[in-house]
Amino acid sequence: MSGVDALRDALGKAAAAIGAPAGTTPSLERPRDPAHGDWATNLAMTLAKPLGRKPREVADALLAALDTGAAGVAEASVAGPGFINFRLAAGDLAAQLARVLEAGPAYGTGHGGDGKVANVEFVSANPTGPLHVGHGRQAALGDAIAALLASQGWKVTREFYYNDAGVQIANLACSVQARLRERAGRPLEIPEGGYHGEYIKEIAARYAEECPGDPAGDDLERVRQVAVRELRKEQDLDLRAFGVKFDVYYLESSLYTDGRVDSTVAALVRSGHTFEDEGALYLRTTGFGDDKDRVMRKRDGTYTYFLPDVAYHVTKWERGFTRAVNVQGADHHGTTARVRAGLQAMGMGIPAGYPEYVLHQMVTVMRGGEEVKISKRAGSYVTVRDLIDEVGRDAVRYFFLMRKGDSQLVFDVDLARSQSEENPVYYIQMAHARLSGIFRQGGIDPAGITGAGVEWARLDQPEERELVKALLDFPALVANAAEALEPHRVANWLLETARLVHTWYHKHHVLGEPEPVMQARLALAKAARTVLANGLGLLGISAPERM
RNA sequence: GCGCCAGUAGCUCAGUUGGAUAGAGCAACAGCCUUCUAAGCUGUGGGUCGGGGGUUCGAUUCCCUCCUGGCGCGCCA
Repeated sequence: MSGVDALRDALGKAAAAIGAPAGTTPSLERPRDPAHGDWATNLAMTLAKPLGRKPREVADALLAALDTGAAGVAEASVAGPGFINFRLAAGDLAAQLARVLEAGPAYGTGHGGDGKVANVEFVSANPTGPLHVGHGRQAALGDAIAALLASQGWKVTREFYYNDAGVQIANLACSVQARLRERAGRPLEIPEGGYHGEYIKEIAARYAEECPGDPAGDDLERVRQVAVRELRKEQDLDLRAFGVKFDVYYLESSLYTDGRVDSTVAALVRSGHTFEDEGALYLRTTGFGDDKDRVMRKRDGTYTYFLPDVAYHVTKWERGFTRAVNVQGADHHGTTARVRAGLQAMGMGIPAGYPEYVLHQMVTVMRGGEEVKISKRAGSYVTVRDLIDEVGRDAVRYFFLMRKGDSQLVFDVDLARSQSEENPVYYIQMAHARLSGIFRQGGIDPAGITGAGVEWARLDQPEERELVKALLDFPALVANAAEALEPHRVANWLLETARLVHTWYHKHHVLGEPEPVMQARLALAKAARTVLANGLGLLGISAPERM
């Protein structure tokens, strides 16, 4: 047992000794203000009521009963309304860095997932155009959430769902056909709801090249196939440029061809939760928390998108995913209730909260103090590719992850591309590069720094204590971020820790110090470098050796 | 009208799941380059946590209500 666990254990015994109810588990937290010590507990305040005594009185009693030796506490005091603050001996605190050095890349991983399988679905763009910035936010979020879950022991599948059936694809095919006819010398007539971007012309050119026998695109089905194929290829290139890899691409069209749509309808009808009205088939989703009943099959006999959505999520359950996380724009939030309702109506024993949704607010792109709304190729929106080309993959990832999904995101292109301390991703990577520079400069192989024989008590400077504590917080932070599905917590932690690194680096030297000090600081430098790299890795951002 | 999200320093945002005197970065101001990257560091000022009620030892956090902004409310996806 080490550090916090020993302290918690000793506190529990002290609580029992003064008559606390059985099962009392002391909570320990890091005080905001370092002057308050390394750890603090509100145990006395929570025990005040059951014991019928004043909080500070309880705190004094707890301290008297506490085996400070077993708890590894150098100093303890009662403060404020009844907090008990603890300070650990510098050596005891820093010695825990050995865990970082031992674990290396695995530092920060946990076991909450216990090998269970999870599915994270994100991006899921229709193959009707290049990816836009909203998809970019989803890509960054989804990939980081998948990494967070994986770090906690989940077996994660990253999945992309292509809506390659339905009205929008028909509009795409017609739009390309219109451009082909234009090429053939006829007047341009882009259909209602069609696509106007430059990329439609490129696809038309491609088709004309590939199918010289059909210059006007009269074979609409073939036009559709080529268009979908080209756009999927293009989106894949965008994702590759962003460094996102999917394990599964699931095609909506396959739900029709393998009969899953029909079998889902049949199952829902059999469940008794459907009814017909004016020729349309409804599912009574209001019975499962939705605010109105939903059409499954339209009067014209085709299905609404709602039905394949349900059929698709049934496959997730049947494929064994005990957990499914969907990352989507908040403009789709209306779908969450009905998809869940549809799954409940299936009566398959799927949990009511399945799937989980992570919804994110809109992204606006700013350049030179003005909002950027269009790209040349896509016409009506800014593409992910535009951003990646302009500011680089790492900056795009970080900027999409530094705000929680619930907040609207302003992407400041000027800031993202600046190579200065104002740019948070640069600042963090710089911290990693500087630590790497120490080893490079000293001709020291970091692999040789194992923590063995280090005199940890040498790390007694205030800046060192703060940095050590931040590094020790990392595993709990990652676990919490994974639990909450909130990667921005990692992004913020990285920025704060980078600041501590810069402060320490500036104030204290490593190379050229007396041997025991240098060894201890090298161990700290390596530990900090490791944890920064691990954190950046979770967000899909590189940790450069030099800038 | 209904639902979801947001409202915290001049600006952009955190706030460890209810804790102590509410934080960071920009911006402003004042400093710091013989030593591992000045692509950096140190310090100062700055607040009705949208308003008002409630819950309790204690609320930025939970509940109610109102105000403002965004997004939804389709036999589109």
